[in-house]
Amino acid sequence: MSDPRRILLADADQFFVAVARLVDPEGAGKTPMLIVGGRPGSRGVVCSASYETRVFGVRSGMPIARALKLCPQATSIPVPRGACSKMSRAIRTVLEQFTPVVRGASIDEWYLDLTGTEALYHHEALAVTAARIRAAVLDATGLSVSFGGGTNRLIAKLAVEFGKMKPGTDRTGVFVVEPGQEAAFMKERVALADIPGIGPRFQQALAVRELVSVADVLPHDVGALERWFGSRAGQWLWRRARGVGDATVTVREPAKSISHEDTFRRDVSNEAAIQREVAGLAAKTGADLRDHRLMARTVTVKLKYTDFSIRSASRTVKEAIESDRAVTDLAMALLAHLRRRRRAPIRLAGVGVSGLADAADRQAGLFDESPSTNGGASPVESLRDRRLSRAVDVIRGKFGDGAVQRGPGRDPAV
DNA sequence: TCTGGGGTCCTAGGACCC
DNA sequence: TCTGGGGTCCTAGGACCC
Repeated sequence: MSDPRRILLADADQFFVAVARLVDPEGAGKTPMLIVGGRPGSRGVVCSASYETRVFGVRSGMPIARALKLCPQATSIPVPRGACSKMSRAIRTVLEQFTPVVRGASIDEWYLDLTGTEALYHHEALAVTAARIRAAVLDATGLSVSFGGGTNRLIAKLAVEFGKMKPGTDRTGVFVVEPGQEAAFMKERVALADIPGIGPRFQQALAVRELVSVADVLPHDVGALERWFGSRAGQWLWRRARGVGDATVTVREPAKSISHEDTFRRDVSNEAAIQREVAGLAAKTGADLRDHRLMARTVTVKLKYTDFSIRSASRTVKEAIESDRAVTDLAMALLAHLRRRRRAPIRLAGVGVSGLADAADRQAGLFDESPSTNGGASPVESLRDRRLSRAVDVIRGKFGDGAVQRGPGRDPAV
């Protein structure tokens, strides 16, 4: 049996609120009742809300309109995106000074593997190391980060909730579950809904069997859980309830998809308006693709209707593409297909690309410049298309995004 | 004053190939 | 003439996370 792993989860406290206050100390910094999320006038939700507003029942994920109804004296501001990315990178840089094995789980969460650093940190307890990392991040960035620790990622993730400092508690910002205590921790302190991967739908299915806490699941053998929830989910639940989780922390894997979507201020039924929107999203997605030096084989268009139902259509081509022309043409064809299937007002449109490959891997001769067969009339990208997109990128880089516009069915105005 | 945007992963069926 | 599976790729839909 090898030594237990030493996994930490670092979670930035009230990240969006904290960053907003940091970048605007006179405004957001002096507003106790602060809600961050959404654009003014848009149909947005709360990304992060200050403790003072939570007293009124404001929660992240809640429509901003509802949050302001619950707490009318609150101020709502959009997410300071640029500052958040910058602060996220700054926190990561500090974390990497303590271990090279840091994996970003989201903009405000990182897993750290400190296995093998025992001698380096004088065999001190994991909680002590975590407290030192916490102090270093606070000192370098001005942001408070809480730590959960344990022998795997599941335990570290669940532990952090017990570390977070809240008004009226004596918490320190660090909570570590000692090796061997995983099962007891799960049984005594964890609700099934807290386990990552158990969302609203799974909770419903669990509730039908009167399973709410981890302790409710423990008496049932794996066979019963498999019968109730399917073989995969049953086995998964049996293991999770006992605190068994993945203990590997790997550095970030390359992105698998890139997408953009937009919710309209009001539902839209005008076909030309929908086409303009999808063309714009396709261009944005194409620009991101090239920005990351990637190419894509699959394009997906997604529409969300007034009733929140979602329809999507995707198309995979033989040779990876990167130009606005190719991405946009495929997206417009997919949109036409979706609108033929269901012509009703939509509240959201989205365009995404997947099947990503490194553009640097393109080798002379590997890609045929002549039109090839992707099922007949499909658009295949030419060298000219790629050059044009890159030229447009350069102009936009110099003069801003509005410098070059492309309308549906028209040639790019360059 | 209803319900974002950027992702990941899983499932299931059909096509196609060996 | 009848009867196979397994593996992979693609598409559509859906659950879930922050």
